[in-house]
Amino acid sequence: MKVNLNQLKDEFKRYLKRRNMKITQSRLDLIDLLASYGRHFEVEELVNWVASRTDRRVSRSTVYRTIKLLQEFGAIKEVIKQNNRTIYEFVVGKPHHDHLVCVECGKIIEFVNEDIENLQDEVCREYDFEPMNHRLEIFGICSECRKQT
Amino acid sequence: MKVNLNQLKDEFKRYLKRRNMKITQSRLDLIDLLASYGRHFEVEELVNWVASRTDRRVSRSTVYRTIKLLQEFGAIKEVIKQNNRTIYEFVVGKPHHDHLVCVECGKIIEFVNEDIENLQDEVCREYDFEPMNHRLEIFGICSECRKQT
DNA sequence: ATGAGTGCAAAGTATTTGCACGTAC
DNA sequence: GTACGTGCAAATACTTTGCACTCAT
Repeated sequence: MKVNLNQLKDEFKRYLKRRNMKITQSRLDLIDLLASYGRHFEVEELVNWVASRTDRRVSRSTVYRTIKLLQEFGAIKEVIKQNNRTIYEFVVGKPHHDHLVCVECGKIIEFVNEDIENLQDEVCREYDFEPMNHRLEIFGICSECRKQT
Repeated sequence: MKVNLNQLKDEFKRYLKRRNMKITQSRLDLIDLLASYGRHFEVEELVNWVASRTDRRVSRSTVYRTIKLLQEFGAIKEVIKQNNRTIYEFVVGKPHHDHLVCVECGKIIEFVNEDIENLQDEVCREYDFEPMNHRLEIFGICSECRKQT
């Protein structure tokens, strides 16, 4: 699934306008960089990668602030919370999915299951609960790791 | 569902023996206290509660260390990871369940859904992934909070 | 021109760890 | 008696924040 980056950035600009926030180079850079990163990431990783990729310096603070902003905008999500690490994902143009996480090698496998989604909605209706987002993490051991006992 | 505390503590003692660990007063106290606490908890909360409940002092370090141990033993689980908070639950004698978390008031609603569990197992088989545990958190707004708009 | 954004260093949180002492075995 | 457990304070890791300066509007 290919994302139209320009369209995305336009939406982001409109989003910023609506909130009376400024369209800054750092914010646009980060959305570009995230779109091209194409993997799950942690903040530290992103800070370093951004430093290596661009001449422009983007401080750790700005990365944290922009990550929060992009989460509200809906472009990225916290997908895994393991120990004290938080792993994010750029979700634009991807259908909703959940994750299998290998506790041995750290591999992350994405899966889509409509039935699970539907059942969740059903549960929410039952409790008159309005869902905003959810996170399903299945921790276990992947096939490769099981082989090399 | 009533837990047989003595049986649980015996199992825990055997578990410790097997791992060549010592059966200490702090460890037994904590399992007692957790069993009687009966709510979701955070570490800080537990530390304070333990201090108010017993004459015996149990240090924050020991609480952290014992929580980790009891997780391995299987008596408690990290059920919610939100922002930088970790919420635990004493799970002995409770069937597996997942959680709805109100982002407005913090209320936690537990639900059991066998179908979701089965579908998860199916997904794992499909990816030849051996699940050890999982966590499904649905964040949203509860009915009370929606009423008082 | 004005106020929001940024970078930096400092402050917060949550959790872990080194070490001297205590206790289970 | 020996080794593991505990308490304390310090260290670590992650994230947020105050402030002076910069930049978008």
